[in-house]
Amino acid sequence: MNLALIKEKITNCGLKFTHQRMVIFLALTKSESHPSAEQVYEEIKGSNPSISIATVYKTLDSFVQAGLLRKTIDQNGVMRFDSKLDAHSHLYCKTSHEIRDYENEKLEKLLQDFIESNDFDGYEIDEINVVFKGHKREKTIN
Amino acid sequence: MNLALIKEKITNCGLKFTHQRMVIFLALTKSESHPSAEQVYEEIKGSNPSISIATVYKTLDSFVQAGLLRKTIDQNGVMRFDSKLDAHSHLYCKTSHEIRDYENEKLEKLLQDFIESNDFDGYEIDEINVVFKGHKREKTIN
DNA sequence: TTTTCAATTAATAATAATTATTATTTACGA
DNA sequence: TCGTAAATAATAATTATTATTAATTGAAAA
Repeated sequence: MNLALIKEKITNCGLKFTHQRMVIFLALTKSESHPSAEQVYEEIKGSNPSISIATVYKTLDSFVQAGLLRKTIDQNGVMRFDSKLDAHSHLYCKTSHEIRDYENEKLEKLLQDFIESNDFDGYEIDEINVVFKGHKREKTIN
Repeated sequence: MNLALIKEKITNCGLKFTHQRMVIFLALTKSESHPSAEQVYEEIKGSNPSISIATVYKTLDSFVQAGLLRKTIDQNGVMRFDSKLDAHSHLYCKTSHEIRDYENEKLEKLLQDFIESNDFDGYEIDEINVVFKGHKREKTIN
């Protein structure tokens, strides 16, 4: 993702383009591990020492409001941010607390069909969250 | 669920039987809404004014450790407790934050089959979490 | 039944993640 | 370039939860 495209994404949703927003958005798109606000802060503060942790929280939240990011909450109640917007599920490692995307078209289709063909007792479902939880297997040494 | 059975459940997993544990466990089995620790506390403190909120947290946690309850975390990062132990999914109302059980054997079978017949990139999956999120429909007035 | 003692509890302090406040700074249209 | 509303940095406040500790209690042993 190039800088011009990020600028476009930010301005297109009515947000002012700032250096902080650029840096934070970039950190998210580069990360594979669905970082927390704290982790984003740690990632960027080396090259942006004057940035405030409150700005990171605020910016991530405004990106979520604008639909540029998604937010989930992990086992420990910590907010985690996801730059992938299309329907997908997640893998969660109970040991490392790492969250990774799990992309499987068949599964998403299955779930979408399930929502459409079932009744949810007076609920209008607009989102489905699937998390596969477990442990990353140790790599066996041959 | 009668009191003798609750006592048995508590002692069977190596926990001392106390009045506080009885009351807290009872509150959970009676509730349909997957209450938070705070909500359990509010529920029981009328008839148990000397109970401490810390005891509620501690007790709920020891029940989870013992496998008598399950714990999830809601959209707001608040811990919610569930006395239903068999495989089931959840409905979450984004407006009221109510969590309700969603029981559908076909869905659980579908998911179990999916886990068994797919590879999870080095993850050993031992739990699957499905939450259908949306809004409870207003009841239409005729 | 009484004694004993580790487990449990109540009270409260501490912590961690997040949000609110506010004075200052900045992006951007006029 | 200027004016201004929006954004930021610094930090205080909040909220849910956990840790600490002294007092209490359940239940096993005497």
